Parts: sequence; C-alpha cells; structure tokens
Amino acid sequence: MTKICKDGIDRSLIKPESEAYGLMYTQDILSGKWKYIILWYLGEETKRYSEIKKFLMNISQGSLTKQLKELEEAGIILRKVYPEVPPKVEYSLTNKGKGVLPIIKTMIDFGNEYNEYK
Amino acid sequence: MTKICKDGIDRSLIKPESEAYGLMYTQDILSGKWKYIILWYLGEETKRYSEIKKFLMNISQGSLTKQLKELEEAGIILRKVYPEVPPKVEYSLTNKGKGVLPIIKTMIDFGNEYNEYK
DNA sequence: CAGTATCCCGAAGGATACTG
DNA sequence: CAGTATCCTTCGGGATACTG
Repeated sequence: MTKICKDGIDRSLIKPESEAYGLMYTQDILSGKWKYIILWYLGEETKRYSEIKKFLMNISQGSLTKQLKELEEAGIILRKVYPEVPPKVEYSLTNKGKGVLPIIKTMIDFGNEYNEYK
Repeated sequence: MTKICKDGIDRSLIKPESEAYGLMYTQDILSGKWKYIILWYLGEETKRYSEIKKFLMNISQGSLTKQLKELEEAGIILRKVYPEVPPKVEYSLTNKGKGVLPIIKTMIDFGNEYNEYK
C-alpha cells in the first residue's frame, strides 16, 4: 500500500480534483485530538502559547507543541516569536486557517442540534 | 481526568450548550479513519456492505464492521438486514446522518481549494 | 455475503524532567 | 515563557482465520 499522507489512506487511484480527495486531504491535515478546538479557540484572535495551554487544560506540553507545529507546517496557523526574555510566542490563523472556520461552524451547528444533552 | 467520551477530552467544565461542547461532540462521534468517507459514499443512496468494502479497498473487514457499528450506535446510519441466504445488509443515512453532509461538503470545499495538487 | 474472533503493531498522546 | 527530550501506555486499525 502506498501511503501518500500520514493518515495512511491510499489516494493513488483517486483523482486530486475529486470530492473524495478533497475530503481526505482535509481530514488528513486536521487529524489529531486537539486541532479543531485549537483552531476554534484561535478564531479571529491571536493567542499566546500559554493562553492556549490554559484553555485546553488537559493537554500535555508535548502534544500542544506538536499539534501547533503540524498546523504551522500545513499553513493553517502563523507562529510569531517575539525576541524577549521571557519569550513570547503568538499564534494566529492564516488565510488558509480562516478557511477551516466554516467547517468548524457546521460541526458546531450539528453538535448543538444533535448532542444528547439538548 | 474525567473521560466522558471516547476521545478522552474532558468536557466536565464546559457547558453542553456551548460552541466548544458541540464541536467536541461532533468530533467525537465522527472520529476514526474511515467515517467521513463512508458517510460521503453513502450520500443519499443506500449501499450494501460489500459495496462499501469494495469502494474503500484498503479497509480491513474488522475495521469496516467496527466503524459501521459505531455509526449505527451514534444514530448516524441505519442498518437493514434482509433475511436471505446469502445475507444482504444495507446501510443508509438517518436524518441525523444527513445532518453531517453539510460538514462533509465544507470539508470538500476546503480541501479542493487548498490541496497542493490544484 | 457479512460478519466474528484473535493477535499484533505503530503511532498518538500523556507524564515527567530539563532548558535558553 | 515556551519550549525540548525521554520514556511509557493506550488504542485504533491491519492481517489472518473462521462461521452462519
């Protein structure tokens, strides 16, 4: 099996312009336990590393750093380092990152309509 | 840490009606490597187990059965068994399942706009 | 045909300690 | 403050064999 992405799904027989390909591409770059919530939290505002960490509470240092790095490498978020002591790092959505907000919105709408506690 | 769902995210401090809660609920019930593609493939049409299996090619028997069972338990798909020999089982989207199609559509739109092969 | 039942493995993520 | 490094555990998913 030819893995062409980290989700291990073989797309070799699927045309890049097909719907299934786009779907799998999206699922691939947004995979991981925390990415959607991170992106939702970033929303329109820039946030510091420590703010994200505090908001997510249960995430470990290593995981947060890894998820942020993956999002950065995918061109979803921008990492801005301020050369200060102590260091200050801010994260914000790129234009591509803002493109995932509609996805998140539809997920929220669905979740709020169908979760069992409503 | 109190796990209240299989993704392990602790929602105990988040109100059920909040956006973050809805988002996590959705992420939770749609987690897994194949669920989005399965639901996209089902679309508006009923499909047989063997059709889904053939379409996904690389999926294992065990995984397909498991993903379908989870989707059924979440009320996303309907499983209809025809008492024949050999057996025939058809899967289709419930109303709730049709509610995830808008999510999939936005994911497709995003993926087709931003994947590197366009 | 549409599953079940096992076994197995890799990768994701957590915990902890350390650092510029 | 914002990481890095290391070790460890969990678990989703694959492979294989078997069945009503």
